[in-house]
Amino acid sequence: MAGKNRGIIDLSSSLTDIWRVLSDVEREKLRDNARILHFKKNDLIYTEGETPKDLMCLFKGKVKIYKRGVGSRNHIIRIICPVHYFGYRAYFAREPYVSSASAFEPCTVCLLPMELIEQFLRKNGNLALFFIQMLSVDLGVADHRVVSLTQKHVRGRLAETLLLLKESYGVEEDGATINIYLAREDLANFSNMTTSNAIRTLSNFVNERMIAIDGRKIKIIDEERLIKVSRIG
Amino acid sequence: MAGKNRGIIDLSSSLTDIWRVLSDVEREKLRDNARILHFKKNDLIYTEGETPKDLMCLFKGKVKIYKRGVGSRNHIIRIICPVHYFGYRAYFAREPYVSSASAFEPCTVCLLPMELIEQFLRKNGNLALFFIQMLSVDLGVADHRVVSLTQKHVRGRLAETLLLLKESYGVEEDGATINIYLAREDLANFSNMTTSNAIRTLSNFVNERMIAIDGRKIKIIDEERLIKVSRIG
DNA sequence: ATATAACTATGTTTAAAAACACAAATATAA
DNA sequence: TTATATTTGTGTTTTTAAACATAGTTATAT
Repeated sequence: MAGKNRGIIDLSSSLTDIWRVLSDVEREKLRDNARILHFKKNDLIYTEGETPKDLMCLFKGKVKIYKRGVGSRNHIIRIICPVHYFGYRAYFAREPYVSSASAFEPCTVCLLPMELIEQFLRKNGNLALFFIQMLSVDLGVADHRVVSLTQKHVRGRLAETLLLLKESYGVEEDGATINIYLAREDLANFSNMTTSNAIRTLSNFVNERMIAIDGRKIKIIDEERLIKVSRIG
Repeated sequence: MAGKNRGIIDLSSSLTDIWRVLSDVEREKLRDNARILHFKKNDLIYTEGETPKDLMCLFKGKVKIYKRGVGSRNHIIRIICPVHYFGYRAYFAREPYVSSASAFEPCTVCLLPMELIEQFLRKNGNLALFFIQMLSVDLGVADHRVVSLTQKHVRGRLAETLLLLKESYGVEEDGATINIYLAREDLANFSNMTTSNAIRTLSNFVNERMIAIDGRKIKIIDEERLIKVSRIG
């Protein structure tokens, strides 16, 4: 499931967001308690029902956070890319995990004990604000997604997802190809539709010259129109 | 839009959650800066695009938080009842409001300047944890709702909403009538369906003897079955 | 290298929910 | 009170997307 490692990675440069608000003592303590894990493609990082123990920071790779829904139909809540934190919400809510996380690609994850983090942020207002801000942004995104995913039609939902992926992962050197390669099924689970509909709608977008596809590579050709399709729903 | 008032209400007994984690100095300062506002039924408390300035605590009445969606179709994100806090997420995310709040019933709201709250929680770990925990719980709820509202069918969605309302607002002396009276339209906007479908499905539930309705009063008769309907979607 | 599994693609059918239309009941305001 | 607006209720039609079916393609593993 995962390999182990320590000390090779420079935490101060990888955990920048947290590192810069910590005192020297806190940094020392954190360094002593940090673990680095490696996950292979499709490895499960945590799953629904487990007890959250660590704050996770993704150093390398891509991670999907998803929930099992009706009839074991999965819904992807969000996708994490480096360097971002995940896995802490359930701990703070004093709940078991209600979602699962798995590696899209080979991943390097840094685990920091939540007990330690909580202990720090009780004394460290900047660290507290850091989490408050992350949670606040994520809650805003979640509220937005509910409306998009429930009210927009298939075309609007898929268009929004493509734009969101472009925004989150950026584009390759050509300035147009989205920097993440998802299976059609993942695209569907992220956009609240069946795989067939994702495939079909993607084909339509190609025919309408809004995008071009080459396997799992998606190139956005006419962003204006895609934005319009996303907006009108 | 709203009346003003001060000092008549005992903040210490109304703001309990926050009050108990504050120092005497903080309490004093907060008391000096707290404002009490009264809202009439259907009054707007804040709206999308405005700049968040205050933490709001609902002392009396009921408030709905909602977003304008596709084709000005509203989606109710959550409903607030006393004594709960709202209006702080956008401030922490450094965004304008992306939702609106309005009074379902005549409301009494206590406004506390967010600047002051932020200043406090930077020093006060317990206060910070209080917000972190609220945000974490709300984010969990939001993630759950996305899946329910997108994957469950109309019957399952409405059943879930009824159960949720019962859980949040409790029941009247008869032990079965839900303690909040919503228009069918609000019920629909909270359950992601059209008003017609809310009305129709409600009628079906009545015919199936799961609930009884008397105007806007909803009495849950067979909770077991309602739970089952909610679960199977 | 070949077999097997997983993914992509597309056409057809079926089911769900929205849209529409209208009537009745209730609430609100002049 | 009466007039007007809003809300509730129900039937019908249309649209949307899911479900199903099947084939071609690409990965993966042995």
